[in-house]
Parts: sequence; structure tokens; C-alpha cells
Amino acid sequence: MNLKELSDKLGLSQTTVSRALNGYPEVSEETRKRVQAFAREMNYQPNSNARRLATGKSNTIGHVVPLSHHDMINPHFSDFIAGAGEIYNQRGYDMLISVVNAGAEKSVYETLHRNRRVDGVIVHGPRVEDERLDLLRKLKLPFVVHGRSNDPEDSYSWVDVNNRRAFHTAAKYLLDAGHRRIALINGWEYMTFAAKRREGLETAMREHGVEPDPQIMISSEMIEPVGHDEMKRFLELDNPPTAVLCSSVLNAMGAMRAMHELGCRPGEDVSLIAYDDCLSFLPTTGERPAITALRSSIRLAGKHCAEMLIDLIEKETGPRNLLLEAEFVVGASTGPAQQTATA
Amino acid sequence: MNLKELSDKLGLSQTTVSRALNGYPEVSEETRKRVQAFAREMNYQPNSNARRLATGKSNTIGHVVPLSHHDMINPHFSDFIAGAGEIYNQRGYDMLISVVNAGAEKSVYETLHRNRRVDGVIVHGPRVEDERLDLLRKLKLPFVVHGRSNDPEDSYSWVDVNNRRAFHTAAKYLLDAGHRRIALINGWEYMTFAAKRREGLETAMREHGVEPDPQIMISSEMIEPVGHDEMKRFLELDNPPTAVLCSSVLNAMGAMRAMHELGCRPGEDVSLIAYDDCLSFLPTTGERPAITALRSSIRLAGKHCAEMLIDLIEKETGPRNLLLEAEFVVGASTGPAQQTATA
DNA sequence: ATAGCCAGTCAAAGCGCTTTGGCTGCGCCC
DNA sequence: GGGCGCAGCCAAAGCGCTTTGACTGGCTAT
Repeated sequence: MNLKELSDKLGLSQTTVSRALNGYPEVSEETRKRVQAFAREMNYQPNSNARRLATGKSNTIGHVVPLSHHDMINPHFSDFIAGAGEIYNQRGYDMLISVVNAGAEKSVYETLHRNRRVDGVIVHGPRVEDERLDLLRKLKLPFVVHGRSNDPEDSYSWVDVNNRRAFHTAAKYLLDAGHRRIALINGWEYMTFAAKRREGLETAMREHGVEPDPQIMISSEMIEPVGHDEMKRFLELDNPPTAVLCSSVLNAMGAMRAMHELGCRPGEDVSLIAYDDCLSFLPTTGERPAITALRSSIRLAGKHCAEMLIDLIEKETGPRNLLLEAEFVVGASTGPAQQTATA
Repeated sequence: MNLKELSDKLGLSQTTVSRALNGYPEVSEETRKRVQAFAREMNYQPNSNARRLATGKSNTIGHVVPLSHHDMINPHFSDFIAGAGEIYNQRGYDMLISVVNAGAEKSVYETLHRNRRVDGVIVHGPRVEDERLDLLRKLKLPFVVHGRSNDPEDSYSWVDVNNRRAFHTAAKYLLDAGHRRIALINGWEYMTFAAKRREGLETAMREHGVEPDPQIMISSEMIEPVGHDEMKRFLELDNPPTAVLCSSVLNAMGAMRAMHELGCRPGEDVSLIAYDDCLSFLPTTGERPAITALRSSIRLAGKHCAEMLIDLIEKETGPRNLLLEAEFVVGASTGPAQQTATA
């Protein structure tokens, strides 16, 4: 069933039927009602390719996802997608995902744009220095960054969590509890979020007159095995940390595993705080959660990004920003600092 | 730059240029070379919407992902996507993802098809009884199922792991090591993969003259907290299991956490085997892995599905099947059965 | 009463590609 | 030499929608 058949059967022109269905005002209410009813009855749905060709709009949002180190799609990604996808559904957009080798992202953006395949894109995993933003601005392809880069904050649209403050808060909590030797198991620090987290931690430490020790601060993939191996290394030092901050529940679980192996009790021998993206498949619940955490739902961020991008596309507004705050939830994995051998 | 401009500048007709670029034989080699060179130089790329309208092919594969219980996108999904996406890239297909409320999947399939938005779809998470397959057959929309349903095996295309045999193997290993009381922390058993795993376990037990105890076999979400809570419950029974089979590394991690909490040593007090989908962010490595596991890469399954579906679409072959075998890797979490109080 | 206006409708012109169905001119055969 | 076949090219007709510009007939304003 196409528009021509539909309008023939209705005894109307294609123009009128099209307008009736798309809510244009030039059609009498009576006609509109009749058309809508008939279209529903006939189960008519416009051919989206034809519509796209005619309008030049694709009603599609692109997500270009690099296969990073170890060929891994970040598990945070699927939670983000769940949030964004929900909004796309509500607002009638499709989600196009392009899995691409790290480095080839820019040419994919160009192709997506030239082909008019997408009306806008979400930029994932922004770097401190990120060439993608310049490219997208040049292409005039609307975009929203999930996170931030080093570019001036009002020069592009972004949704981010206040990572700096979050880690500052957590660090302060530990410092106030007497901890002086605080380790960090961070994500890659060329990524903005990780850099900001480190900043927050270091600032808090210096405010308390403590100099951070690079030996117990690492920047790596946020996965379980890394958390395990690094924590193990820390604990076997002559001068182990009394507390550790983990950038993700994943590496935190690894860290906990290492602690168990070495008979080190979380919250007693060593305190641990994790940044919890509220990944739905990980432990995060309970009245007194097992892990003291900074919480912020990545899924919600996905929703915000999608919402913002669609507004950008449809209303052609200027850049917008949204800075979310993480919530600090005290659980069972933190406690006062233990006396160390050197104290 | 569109086809008309390009052909004007070349002094050729649109027909010839189109044919030259698409590899049709009616063009002299010399002309083809010239056209290709010029197109590259001009950075010409055909408008995909126009092409789609003209050909009726979308060069897009759809993934309809239900937001299941707890609004969660299964984390296994992102690994699958990574695999499939790689193939799509290679073969020039786009990936369209539709996040949809559980239950609304069927109408989404209909819409995708009627709109000619996709050339085929991957069916995720097949149920034992699955209405989607009938619908897709009726729509004549090519599809590949990741997993199987109860339908006759040669009536549709699928890629699956031999879940039954995998769990049979693992169970046999435990039984041979003297275990008689084996618990199961399974996925939802209305899903085919979980049902088959249970079958494999129960069959092996009965072959060894052991009757499975439903009290220590649960079917639920494959997430960490469930693994934790159920394992805790098992261990607190008067008659706790001496071994447990987990359907995922996620709930296995939860189970391990419960064991640690209760001072129960994996591989000594209680043995644990997990089904490991090789999710790239979880612990799975090392010479002697921490967890004895059945391994099978979900990412690889994604590749196979994508490859198969594209063949189906392009070559219009009949249904195909691919049954993969999981690998059994002995790690540190299994050992001989302990004497139980009742023994 | 005549002009002017507006609501409601329509025919037709795109959108940028693919594909059908010719049209040439050359070489070949009988 | 006339006819045939074929390689190489082209004009034009779609694909199914949106949108422009024009046309009605009934009303109001003057």
C-alpha cells in the first residue's frame, strides 16, 4: 500500500493525504479524520526511503563506536544505548551504529554525513584533545558529546558528569577518615573523564597536605583483570595504600578479588570507593551496599544526550550543556585508616 | 556532488556513470577507469536514500532489542554487536538497533519490514516458544536467530552453541569428581539456551544415578546480585550443594562473592563452574584461570550470525545452521567433592 | 456588485538514484 | 552488399514521497 493507492481509494490527491497524515494545517479536520482512519485501517505506513529522499532528513542518529584496545566494546556502551534508544523510540528516530576500527572514525563521520544517512551523531569517549569535534563542526553535522574535551565548554553541546567534583568528594571523605596513602585505579587518562577524576583526587590530597604517589596511581582499561592485577601489585608493596579509588565497578570487582586472595578485608584493612555507572548487571543495591560508591546512571546520561541532540536537530538551537552530579553513597567498603607500619 | 553533476562534468550520461561505478559490464574498461578516477577525485558518494528508494534494498540489518525485566539491556549484547558490526562494516551494511519495550517487538518487525528499512534481522534471545519466527517467515523478511527455539531445526537459520552438551560435560566432570549435590544458577528457562543447559545437567546427573534437587536449581536474571543472593541461600541450607553451575560469569562472580562472605573456599569447600561468554571485560584469562569454565565467544557468534544473514539476503539460499561447541577449561574453582554431613 | 481573501484541494515538479529499452556504428558473415 | 550481432552509450521512466504554486468556491469588505 503506497500513497498513490491510498489517495486513489480515498478519492483525494496525494498532496492532501500526505498533508493530512503529517499534520499540516491546510486540511480540514473532517478530511484529516477520514484519512487517518482509513490509513490505519489499510495499515499504511510511508516508505521511509522515499520520505528521506524527498525531505533530505534521515530521522536517524548515528553512533560511531571505535573498537578500542583489545577489540572491546566498552560495556558501559550498552547501558548508554538502552537509555538513548528509549528516547529515539519515543521521538521517532532510528539508531544507526557503526562499529569501526579505532582511528577510522573520522572518515566514517564524513561518509555518514555525505550520504545523508544520519541527522546527527553522539560522540562517545571524548579525549582531552579530540579532533572529532572540529571535524563535526566543519561538516555542520549536529552532535552531542557524552563527556567533554578540552575545547571551550560553550563551543559544542555536551552532557557530562562532574567527574572532578565526584572524585574530590570521595577523596575528601577518605582523607577525613585519616587516609593518607590513597591509590587510584583509573581509566585511560587521555580520556577526559579519567583525567578529571585524577585531578579531583590530587586536588583534594594536596588540600590536605598530602602529595599523591604516582606509583600507586594507574591509568588503564577499566576491566576486572586490570583491577585485580594492579590491586595485587599495590598490596604487595612495602608501603601499601590504605585506600583505593576505582574508576569503575568493573575494576573495583577485580580489586576486591585481589583483596580477598590476599586476605585483606575491604573497609577494614583497606578502604575502597568505586565510581558506579549503575550498570544494571552489577551489584549496586541493598540498604548498605557492599561498595562505597559514587553513583551516576550512564543510562540516564544516554537519555539526556538523545534528548539534547534531537532538540538540536529539530530546533536548530545553539550548543547546550548539561553537567550532572554523581551521588556519594557510603557502603561497607570504607572505614577509618589503619595504622601503617610507617606511621 | 550528485550523479548528474558528475556525469555532466564527465560528458557522459547518468546511466553510464552509474553503471561504471557499480561494476556493470556494459561499460568499456577505459570509460570505467576514467569515471572511477574522477569520482574519487570529486569525492563523490551516491546518496544512499536515493539509491535505496530506487533499488528497494536498504543495505541495513536490524537488531530489535527488547528492554527486558529491570529495563536492562543484556551486557552480552554489546559483545555480540561488536562481532556483528565488524562484519557489517566489511560487507557494506549498516546496523540499525531498535530498543523496544518487551512485547512490542513484533509490531516493530512489521514496521521495519513495511518501511523497507532493513533487508534482514537478527533475532536475539529466542524463547522455547517464540512467535517471532512465524511472523518473520510470514513477512518473508530474512532472519538469523542467535540461538534456537522449539521450531524444527531446519525450518529457519540459526547460530547456536551446543548448550546441552556443554552443561552435560561440566556436570559429568563434577560427578566424576565425586559431587552428588550440584546446584544450578541458570538464566530464565523460557529462553532456549537456559532450558538446554538445565537439560544437559539433569541428564548427566541421572546418568550417574543422581536425582536433581529443584530446591537448589534456580532460573533468573544472569546478573551479579542474583548470583550472590542465591548462592548465599544455597550455602545456608542444612544440606548445601558441594558444587554449583552458573550460566554466566556475571552470576558466578556474585556466587563467588557470597562464598567469600561466608568463608567458603572455591574449589575446596565448594566447586564452581561458569559458562563464560568471553565478555571482554571480565576475568577469564591466565594460565590457570580463577574459574573453571565453559567458554564460547559471543562475539564470534555475532560474526557468524552477521555473515550468515548477509549470505541469506544476497544469495537467497535456504535456511542454514551452525552449531558451535563450547570449550571446557579447568581452572581453580573446582576440586574433588568434600565429605558432607550426610555422607 | 465587484474585488479580495481564505480555506481547502490538486497537479506537477522535484529528491538522486537505478534500470529498461532503445539507439548508434562497427565488424562479420553469407 | 545487405543483414546481423554486439559493444557501448543514452534518454527517459520509474522508485514513493514532499512541497510548490495554482486553482476553486464561498465569504467578507467596500
